[in-house]
Formats: sequence, C-alpha cells, structure tokens
Amino acid sequence: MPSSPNISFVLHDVARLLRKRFEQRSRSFGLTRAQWQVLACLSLREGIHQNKLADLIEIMPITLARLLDRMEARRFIERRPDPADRRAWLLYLTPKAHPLIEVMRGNGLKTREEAFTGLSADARRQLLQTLCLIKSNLLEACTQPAVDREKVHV
Amino acid sequence: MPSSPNISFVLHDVARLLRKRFEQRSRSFGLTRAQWQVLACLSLREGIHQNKLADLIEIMPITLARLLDRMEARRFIERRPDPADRRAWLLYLTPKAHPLIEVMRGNGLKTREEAFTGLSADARRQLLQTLCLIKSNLLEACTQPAVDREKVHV
DNA sequence: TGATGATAATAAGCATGCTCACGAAAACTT
DNA sequence: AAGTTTTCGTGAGCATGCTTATTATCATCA
Repeated sequence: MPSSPNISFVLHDVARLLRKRFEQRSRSFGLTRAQWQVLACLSLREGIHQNKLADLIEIMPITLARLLDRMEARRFIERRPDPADRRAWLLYLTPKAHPLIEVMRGNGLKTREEAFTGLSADARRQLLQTLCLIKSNLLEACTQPAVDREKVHV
Repeated sequence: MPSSPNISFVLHDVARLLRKRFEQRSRSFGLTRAQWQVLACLSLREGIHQNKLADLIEIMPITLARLLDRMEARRFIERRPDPADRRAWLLYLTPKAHPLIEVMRGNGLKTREEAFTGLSADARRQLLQTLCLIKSNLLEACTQPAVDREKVHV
C-alpha cells in the first residue's frame, strides 16, 4: 500500500481530509460540511420535500432527516407542513441562515484553494470530469446486486 | 450545485459510493472498507504499534483503536503486549485473517473496475497522481490553523 | 367503497470519522 | 533521584453515513 497507493484509498483519504479542513474553518459557525451541502442546495430550491432533497444530494432520506433535525434545532432551517400532503414537510431556510451562505461559500473556496494548489485550471477541469464519470458509474453499479458472477455460475 | 457541480462535493460523493459499493460486496465476509484497509496495511507490517499504524493510514489513533476493538472481537487481529514498552501493543493478524486478504483484494479490484469503466489507463494514472498531490496539500494544510488571514490583519 | 399497494418520514442500531480529556508509562532535564 | 514533559492507548461524546423496519398517509383499482 505505501509502495503502490491504491486509488480508492487515496480518494477516500482526500475526501476525508477535505471534510476535516473545511470543518476546521467552519466550526465556529456551527455548520458541518454535510449541513452546508444541505443549506446550499436548499437555498436554490426552497419549499422542496425532504424526499426530493435527499434525491438531489443522493443520500438516504433517513440520513437527511437526521441532518435536518440538527439544523432545525439550531434554527438554520424550518419544516412547514405541506397543505397538500399530510405526510410531508416543505423545507425553508430561516433568516438566520441567509447570511451564512456567503461565509460558507468562502470557506469552501479557501479550502479548495489549499487543496488544489499546484493544479492548473485544465487539470481541475479534467479532474472534475473524471470524477463525474466515476460517480455516474458507481450510481449505476450500486443499484445492481453485487453478485460475484463467477460464483453464481459455478 | 446541480448547475455547476462543486468538485469537493463530487469527490465526497465518489468516496462515499466507492465505500458503499465495496461494502455491498464484502458484507458477507464481515469486513468493512476501513477494516480491510487496516488488514491490508497490517499484512505488510506485522508487529507494528497502533500508533505507527494510525500514522500510516493517517487516521487518529483513537479511530484506529475502535477499529481494532471490533477486528479483535471478530478474531481478525490480535494485540500482543510489547515487552519493551508496557504502554504499547504489537499488532498481528490471526490465521483466520490470512485467507481473507486475497478475497478482499479481489473485491477491491472488482469495485474499481466498475467505478473506472470508461477511463483509459492513462486517465487512471493521471487521476491517481492528481489525488496524491491534493492529499499532500491537504495533509500539510490540516496541520496549520485555519485562520482567515484577512480577518486577522484587519 | 374498500382493500391493496406505494410513498413520506422516521425509529433503531451499527460503523467510522472527529475533538477533547485522561491515566499510565517512558524519556528527558536538572 | 526527582520532577517535568512527552508518548501510547483509550473513554466520552458527537456527526454522518448505512441497513432494516415501522407508521401514517396517499393513490389505485376492483
């Protein structure tokens, strides 16, 4: 592993370190990386259902529900009942959240600057494109059972 | 965010999906991604200290300690007292762990194949190289206080 | 209308990361 | 030798992911 680093492990490490660094910056504002993602997404789609938002962010609805619990407790978002569906909530930012958006965007920018030092604009574009391809491969793969074909056919 | 995907978020998603897919494959063997990383690293360095291993994997020692607790409970590794230092443990694989190494390596390979479909060997090399650069940038950044220089100088 | 199935949100429980704090032992200083 | 600092491992507590299961409501169809 130290001799020939595995690309999956490195990718995992980079994601973890990005999160860690972002949260070092943002701790004083009381928002984590995941909560910032929710906030950013929500700011473009106020009034959305939890369900739909979980779909956009591509996490499990239950994971989002827990996130929203904390964000609601801290008065960053609010759930309003959907008049058309008594099972559902509509999600809105609170006034307290709005000024945070620019701050957090700045934190994200600074973190990326630190992370991507030494990468040309072209290399960054290339990286983004590659990651998007991998993500779409994985989204597709995850929907299929992870059977070991050789085993099945023996 | 849907309009212009943020590279950090995508990277985070890819890491999460890689983990998810790997664990879909490996669940029946009782090993998670993180545990597999420990096992793989340990197989190259039996008799290492926890401290040193945490350093290699670049996680906090307490995170590793919890991981090892579970792996020890499941008889994949064992802690032996270090005769030279009564604070420390020496880490070893159990016989039960050895046959798993090839299986898990195969699971990693299959998962990467799914993930990297459509990427040329060259693109993969490029990606690995880029990720290593970013990782080293972040490792360096994380050791420094995340001060906002503009604020400090105001 | 009334049963049947799908959908929105949540509950329970686990794993992996982190921060902060602490006790025991080692290492270093004076 | 005694006191101080460092180091090794862990406890407590939190956040974010997951899987699986449940409840309430809506939608559909006979």
